[in-house]
Amino acid sequence: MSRYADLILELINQSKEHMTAEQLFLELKKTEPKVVQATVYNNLNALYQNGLIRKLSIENSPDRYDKIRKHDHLVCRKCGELSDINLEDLTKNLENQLKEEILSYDLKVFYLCKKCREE
Amino acid sequence: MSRYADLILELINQSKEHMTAEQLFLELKKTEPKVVQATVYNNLNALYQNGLIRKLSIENSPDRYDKIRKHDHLVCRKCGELSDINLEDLTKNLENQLKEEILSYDLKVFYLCKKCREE
DNA sequence: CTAAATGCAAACTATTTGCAACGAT
DNA sequence: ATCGTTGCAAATAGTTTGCATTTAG
Repeated sequence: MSRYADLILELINQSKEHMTAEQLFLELKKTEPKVVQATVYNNLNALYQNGLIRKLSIENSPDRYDKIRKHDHLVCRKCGELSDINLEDLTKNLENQLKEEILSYDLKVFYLCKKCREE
Repeated sequence: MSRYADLILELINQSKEHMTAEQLFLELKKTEPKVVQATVYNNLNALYQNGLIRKLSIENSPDRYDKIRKHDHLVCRKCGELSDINLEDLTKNLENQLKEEILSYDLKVFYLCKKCREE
């Protein structure tokens, strides 16, 4: 595991946010002023392909990176605000329904956050 | 609803595929040779914002468009093959767990398709 | 000494935007 | 005449790639 990969992984694991490549780049640059975007992207891809981080594709916004530990996401349909939620695990349930072994699943729940509901 | 919006909506509703903007553009061009990509994108956005179609963001591939009727997706983690599945509806369950009203949810189940498992 | 990781710039893909022309009320 | 829709070209955002240089084992 390379120096930057290490730091990036740590940033993702420490953070409560779901950061974009750009945000991670800016964050990393604070302590590593020489780093460039491409390196961040390359490391993110490596981490993703090695199953060390999750990648979240959200409509109309750049990909976000997240820790691997299983949890689900609550997304405001209007402002796009994204937060973590812990719902009961569906793996067994899904496997029963599908009669297939599954690797993982990704559950996004859309709602209107308080702010957007009030407008 | 504009002429093209209409045709695009029909294409999406008729098709069993989950087409990208590019594929829809090519398909539409068969009968409407003058249409350009930007128009397709603009119409897709309008349809999406009016809640007439779904938009699927998949890691490492362009967005795909889908009919609105509720169903879930099975995605091969390796080759990216995407198919529809009908799982039991989780809305009530999720609302109970979250104690929040939800608008919808998006469930992607990752697995290895037969082809990829055999390699 | 060698291989892997990095910096840099350029390329590429997906998508959006500004604007002029067109078409249907 | 007016307003929304289209075609076109250029712009932009996000991401990837090729290659020369640096770094670590």
